Amino acid sequence: MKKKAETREGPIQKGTRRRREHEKEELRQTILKTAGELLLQLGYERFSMRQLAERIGYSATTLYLYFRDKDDLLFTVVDESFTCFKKQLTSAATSSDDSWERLVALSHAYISFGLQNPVYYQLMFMQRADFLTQPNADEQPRLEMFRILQEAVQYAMDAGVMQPGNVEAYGDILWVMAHGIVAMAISIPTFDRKRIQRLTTVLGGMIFQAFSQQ
Amino acid sequence: MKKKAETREGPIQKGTRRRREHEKEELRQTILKTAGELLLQLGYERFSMRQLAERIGYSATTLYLYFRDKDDLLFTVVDESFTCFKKQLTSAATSSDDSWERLVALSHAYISFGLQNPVYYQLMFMQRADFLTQPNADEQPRLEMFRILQEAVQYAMDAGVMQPGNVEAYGDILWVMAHGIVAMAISIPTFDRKRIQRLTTVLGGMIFQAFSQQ
Amino acid sequence: MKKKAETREGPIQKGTRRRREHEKEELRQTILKTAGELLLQLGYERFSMRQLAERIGYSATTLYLYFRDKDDLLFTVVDESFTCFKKQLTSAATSSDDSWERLVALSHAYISFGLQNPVYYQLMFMQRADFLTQPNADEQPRLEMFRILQEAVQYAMDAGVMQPGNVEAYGDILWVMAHGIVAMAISIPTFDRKRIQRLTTVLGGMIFQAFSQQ
Amino acid sequence: MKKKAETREGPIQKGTRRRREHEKEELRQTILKTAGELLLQLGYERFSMRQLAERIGYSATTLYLYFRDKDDLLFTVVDESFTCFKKQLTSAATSSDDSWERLVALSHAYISFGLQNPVYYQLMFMQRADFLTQPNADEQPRLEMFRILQEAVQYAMDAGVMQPGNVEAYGDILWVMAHGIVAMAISIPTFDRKRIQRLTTVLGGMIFQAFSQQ
DNA sequence: CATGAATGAGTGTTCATTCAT
DNA sequence: TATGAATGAACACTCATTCAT
Repeated sequence: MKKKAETREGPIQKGTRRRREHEKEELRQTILKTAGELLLQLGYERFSMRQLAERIGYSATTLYLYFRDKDDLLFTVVDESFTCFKKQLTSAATSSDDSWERLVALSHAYISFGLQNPVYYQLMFMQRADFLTQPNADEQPRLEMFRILQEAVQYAMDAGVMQPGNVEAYGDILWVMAHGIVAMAISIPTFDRKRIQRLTTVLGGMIFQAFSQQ
Repeated sequence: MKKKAETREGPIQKGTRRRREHEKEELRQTILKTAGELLLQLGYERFSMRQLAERIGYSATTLYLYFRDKDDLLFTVVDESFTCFKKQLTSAATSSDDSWERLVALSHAYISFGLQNPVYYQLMFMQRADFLTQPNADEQPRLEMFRILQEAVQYAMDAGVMQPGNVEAYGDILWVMAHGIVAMAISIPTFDRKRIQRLTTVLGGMIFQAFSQQ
Repeated sequence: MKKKAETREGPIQKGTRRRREHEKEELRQTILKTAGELLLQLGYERFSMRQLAERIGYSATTLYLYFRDKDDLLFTVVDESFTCFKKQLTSAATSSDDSWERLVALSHAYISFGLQNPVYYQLMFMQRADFLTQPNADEQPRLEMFRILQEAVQYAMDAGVMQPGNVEAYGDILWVMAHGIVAMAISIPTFDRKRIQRLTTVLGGMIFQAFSQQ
Repeated sequence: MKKKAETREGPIQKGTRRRREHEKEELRQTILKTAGELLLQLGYERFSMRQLAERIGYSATTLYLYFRDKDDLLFTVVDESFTCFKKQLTSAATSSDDSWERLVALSHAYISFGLQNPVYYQLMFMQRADFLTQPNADEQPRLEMFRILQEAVQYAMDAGVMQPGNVEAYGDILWVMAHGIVAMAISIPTFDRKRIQRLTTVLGGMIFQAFSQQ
């Protein structure tokens, strides 16, 4: 019924294969996207393969054609989050030539990502922090991306805006602060936006003074 | 002190009862302790009542003689942790009359507790942060204890060591930093003691400067 | 402390024993009464020994000093219900010298009991109908009590109000109808009082005609 | 009739699929049938999914591939019973043009069903009477089917065989009697076939007289 | 008389995963 | 490629009951 008249096989097969790969990739993306939605709705602890399968309208078995197991799928989700996170940080890190503004933008980008994607942030840095040390698709340990912070610090030191010193430690400080803010916003119910706003305002001034101290 | 042999019957029955209560309390503590171990080994998500029961060598049913349900048990674990945590913070908060040293001691106590009890700290502030808003045995919201930080800040301001300003914001800053450090130490494998040491050293200096700024 | 000065032991012991037996009987009655309440609240299926024990403020073990097991307790509850039921039927059966009125009173008493004590009625005749064939405290099969019906029928026949015939069958008919009404009132949600009222009115007339047929 | 060999591939796949569906339906029926047996043996209250699974030789999980949960399974049992019951009643209601015979046939069918399927009857009208108000597959409240009774009554009235009157009340009377007989046959051990036979014979005469009274 | 401690058996249900097709 | 069928293992929790004291 569906057999079209085909004479030359070569190119058509190629096309077919390409189409198939395309479709395959498409479904893979659908799975990932839906997994993300489900994670948002149910949270990490309630997220289940069966529900995911049901939601995309495929059998549960099919998921295992695209991902080795649940962890593999989650890892990929986390990986995409990291890609997105890194992109936002990179973008912020190049948003200004002024080194201080760059640091501010970076911090802001970090915290914004966390506040806007608490579920993913939790997955990335809290619930599945074990993924952090596994190399991602590019065979790069994911933590490598935090060199961005250090580079911004270095840039500020080079510009004389920040007093020279231990670059790594300064990077860590920024990181710790940003993580602390996000983590508390996620966990502590009373830590609302207003409180964070107040905190960051004061903190920004402090850091500015501390960093620019000559 | 306890006046033995008041009447003929008294001591024996009393002793027996006391011993029983002691044994009961002992088993209760064993459960809690073992729960801590199991949480450490399996992580919060895999922790189960059955495994806990098996590990202490009692039937699963027995656990329910000591705790209403799983949440009750976990709540108790968290509650005890909070009691301990509060004690350590309070102790640190009164360790010195010098307001700066007091702040340092407080921060140090906070971070130390987190580093030494990562499992409990996680439970308290990350995995079961929902317990935070439930009143504890003293009917006090648990977050109340962080007034200690604010009081230390206020003390420093009163002493003129810290420039006057928003007490709550400053308290939050200390809290966020401490939490950030602990949370990262827990989650990020590469965040080892040496790195934390380096970080806190630099951070301490920074804060000192920032706070004492006139 | 509590030892009163007692010289003559005999009579006092007797008194003590009697008092003890009295207390024992009292607790037994408390258990039964509370069991009844609990049954009313939870229904037969959810009724549990533990909850009963907790409600009367005694340990679960204590229940087993008064009743062999759960079935024994329930049997006793049912037995009391039967006693009560029988009393009401007997009372109705002797309420009038007019044989027709007697039958009406009997039917009414039966149905009233069922509608007012649905939980017990269910237990007696539906959920634990297996108790029916076990002899009660008087070693009488419980079903014996339904001779009351037959006697009323016989009485009506003797009086010439009812045409002579199979006494047992007529008794059964009354019984079946009463049971049918109660059972449906209990089970069928739409079978409300109004509907029963309408039904019994028509039915009463029919039976009267059928019975008094010359 | 079903046109074999439409194309080369079709029949094989179709056949396979059909066979599978057949097997699936078969297992489903096995589950339902075995559930009935188990209900018979253990009674409704002791009936458990696990035992059912074991009895059919499948894992407990498998049951949940065929039924959402325990209630869904039981509901299906009840639903099928209702379908069967309704069919038998409908069949009886159309078995004769004579209105009296029709009523007799209906009553007989009702009682026969109850006596032959006590387990299902109990489930339908006693233990899970809560299902009665839930719409079945046809979205019809199940109690709707008892219009059959009323229609037969109406038919008899129209034919002048029965004196005109409250159709609903007369329908209810028939229903209550039939239910009373079945319920007692189920619950009361001494209520055997012979006794029911005797009862119905007398009752039939009575009703005939009562109904046909002019 | 009464109890505190304890338990084995059981419940319904969900999960990630696999195997044959 | 996709799936339908199936499963073992686990979960939290409740029950009636017993034993030593």
